Amino acid sequence: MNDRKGRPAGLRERTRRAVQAEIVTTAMRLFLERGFEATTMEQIATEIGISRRSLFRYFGTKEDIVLGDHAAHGEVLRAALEARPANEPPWEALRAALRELLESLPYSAEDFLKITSMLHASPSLRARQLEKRQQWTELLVPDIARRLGAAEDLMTQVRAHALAACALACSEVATETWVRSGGTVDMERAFDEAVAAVRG
Amino acid sequence: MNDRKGRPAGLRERTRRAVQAEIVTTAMRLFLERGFEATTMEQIATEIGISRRSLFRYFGTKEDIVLGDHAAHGEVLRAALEARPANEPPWEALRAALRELLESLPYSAEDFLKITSMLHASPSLRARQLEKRQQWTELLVPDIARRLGAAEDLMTQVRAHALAACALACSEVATETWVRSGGTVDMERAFDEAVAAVRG
DNA sequence: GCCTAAACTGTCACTGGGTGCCAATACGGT
DNA sequence: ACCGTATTGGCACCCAGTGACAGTTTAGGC
Repeated sequence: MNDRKGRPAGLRERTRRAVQAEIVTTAMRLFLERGFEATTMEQIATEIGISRRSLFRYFGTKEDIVLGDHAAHGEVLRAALEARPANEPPWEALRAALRELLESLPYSAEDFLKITSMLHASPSLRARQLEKRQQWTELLVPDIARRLGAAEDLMTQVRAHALAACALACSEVATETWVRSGGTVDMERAFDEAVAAVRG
Repeated sequence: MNDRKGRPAGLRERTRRAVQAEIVTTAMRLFLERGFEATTMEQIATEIGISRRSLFRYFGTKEDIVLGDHAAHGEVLRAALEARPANEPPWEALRAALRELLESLPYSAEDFLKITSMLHASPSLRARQLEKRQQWTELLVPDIARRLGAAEDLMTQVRAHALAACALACSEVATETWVRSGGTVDMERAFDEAVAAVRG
């Protein structure tokens, strides 16, 4: 067990990261060029110069090459939410956290548009994405429950779940609108509009 | 074109329905016995006495055997929503429509529990289900937009989308809670609690 | 009742994602 | 330099899904 914390942590780990990054870069290029379904794992592997088998060792599924970061993004969102003042009401905190997540994304508006379009074009990809997003909900529940009050009641859990799920739903609606408009509408404004409509 | 409405409408159609029903029954039994992933299309086909290829002609994907009714249920929901008084506010109408959908389902509480558990156990199945549910949102948007007022503004679309998505999210939270409790908690009460939390 | 077009069926061959296994090799720490 | 351990590639395999073809059944006009 190598416990030297923080350090490069070995060449092995570093090369692994490097290969992982190259896979994502290359695969994304191919996906955007030819489409997700039309690109085979074989082609990606050949392009990089590794075997198909090894490629599957880096990414268990084809979808994970695209959605691999999603889990990490969920963590960012959770951290951002927890960093918010404890007495801030749920909707405010969620809005702020979502904003932070959006700002943390390394994509340009152009890339983001292309990727999202691809997500909508491939059913399997879209399905997996929705599944990952569902998992985000679970991540946020503990913090929201804390904001809702003391009792660890079952109904508090329900309330927290609902708030998390609806915030993500509103975020998705805003993103979707932004994408469909080709990036012209103000995403944040769309989000606020969505929330306002839901809250009545 | 045979337009004798309501009638048996030909032997062909009748046998097709019968086979379809038998597939669902048999497949569901196997799924619940051995699990979704562990059951192959080959096994289902053999059990019924048809070829694998024909099975795929009835259901394009394995998931469709389980989720085939989902599209139809979306239609039921849309119809129920449109049948509500035009001046009824969105949340009320959505609640009533969801209630009608639930009552229209032919499953016993016991079956419903088993099926939902299976949905959670298989990632691919869950992913597809979320995708279908997403499509429900689109179905509901036109009616909700009409309830929201005259303007066919882009922001009205956003509001309608948000309302539909959040209502379905709350419904899911309520169902999920009900399932996790083993069917003991009152689903409708959970739904109301979820909505109340979201609306603040 | 018969005949023809359309629909349905099974068989076969094929693609592509994903996995288990094994032998060869490259690496890290001592 | 050496030894244990990851990592790799290659192979064989499973399973979902699709296209093509030929044989069979059905609907519906005559």
